[in-house]
Amino acid sequence: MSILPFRLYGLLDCNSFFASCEKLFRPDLANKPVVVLSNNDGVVVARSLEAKKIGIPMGAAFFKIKHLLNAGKVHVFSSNFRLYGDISNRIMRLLQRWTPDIEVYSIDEAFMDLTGLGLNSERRIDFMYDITEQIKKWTGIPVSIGLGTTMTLAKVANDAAKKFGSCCDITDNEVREEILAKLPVGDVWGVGRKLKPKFERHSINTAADLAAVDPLWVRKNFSIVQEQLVRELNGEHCLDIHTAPAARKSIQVSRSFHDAVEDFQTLSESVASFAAKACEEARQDGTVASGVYVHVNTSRFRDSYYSAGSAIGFDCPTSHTPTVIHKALELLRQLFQPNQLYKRASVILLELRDAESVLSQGILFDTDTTRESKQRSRKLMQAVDNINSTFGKRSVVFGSQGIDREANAVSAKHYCSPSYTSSWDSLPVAKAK
DNA sequence: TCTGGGGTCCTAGGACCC
DNA sequence: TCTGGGGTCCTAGGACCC
Repeated sequence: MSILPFRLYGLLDCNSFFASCEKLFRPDLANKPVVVLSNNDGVVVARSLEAKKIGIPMGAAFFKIKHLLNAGKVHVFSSNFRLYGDISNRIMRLLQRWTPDIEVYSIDEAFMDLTGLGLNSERRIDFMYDITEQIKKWTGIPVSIGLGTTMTLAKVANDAAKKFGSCCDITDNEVREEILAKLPVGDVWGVGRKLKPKFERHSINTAADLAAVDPLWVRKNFSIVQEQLVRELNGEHCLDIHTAPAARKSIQVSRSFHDAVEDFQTLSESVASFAAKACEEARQDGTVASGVYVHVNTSRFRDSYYSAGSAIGFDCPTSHTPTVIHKALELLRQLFQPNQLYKRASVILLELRDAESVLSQGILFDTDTTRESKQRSRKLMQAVDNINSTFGKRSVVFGSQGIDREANAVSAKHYCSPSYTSSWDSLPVAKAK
């Protein structure tokens, strides 16, 4: 039995992030209810504090709250991921002023490993307030910080911080137990909608109940993941932050269609476009895929639900758009059933690997002709990427993607804010009188 | 009428081999 | 002929996260 070293983790989380971003350039909306909708103006994905207070639930279908918009009771935005990504990058860069050991966990969250900073309890408080105040001052985004001796406990602390202010330190055992006793088991990081009732059947209703069970019993009846969760809640360190972002293993591009699609031609243009976008991302990452998976489905909310997907491998790993489109459409032809109203399609590039190492392995076996043709393909893709990054998305497309200039014709985005921070045409204008 | 998008990890079960 | 254990690899499905 080894004595585990004392560790300290922090979790920074931006409050109502997407809604806060939208408020940044709209001072008139301060203290007003604001919600942000999902990609297709489908459901609510972010709510300002004021929107939460008037009872708009997370994930609410837009059509159910549209009356509030019409009555002027809430301000609605379509999602503007370029803006959110840009603001997120600024915040994450700033955070590294306090510690380089951060893991950007999501667009609005970052873990910090503070073990080496040797912060006593007084300095921990100063540390948290310093960060929240400075980030608010420099970016305008309100953030919360939680501190704990494991990542899971930092997450718990952050949850408490949001409820009781902006900062919370549960390093102290007594504080930790008090907070855990108040936290419903379903709100613990790693307990989702299926595990919650399963725990509750065993009278595990709070985080404190969960912390009190035998980890080995949990492993036997649940899995190793939940065993680690129990240990982490007790301050036993199982999870570590990853300061370098892990390479993606797959790239998924999928969309719901605003109006259902029935004909093969339209559906195939979408699938080709999704494949092209996925390939572009892979090339940006410097990766190649070993195969592609295509999925289509009709509306879940109708009786005749049809859902089908299939995968196919490539002869050699690639991110070459025409090759991937060709394979993806081959799959789509197998999956497509006439007289169905398709609501959604997705394309996933599978088993991504580093392009350079695949290239150096393959080159040994290539003939001169295949080597030349591969080089030509790469140059073509580079040219396509350059044109599209210089002149805007879809400046050049492949024939199978369709020539419809509005790639979003099938999706709705009626309430989008300008790209204030990423487009010269959309720079906010300030006037002095 | 209108219901998001993009990821990861673990497990169970089957195929196959020795 | 039948029987058995143990290992690996793959896939589908299920769970979670934001």
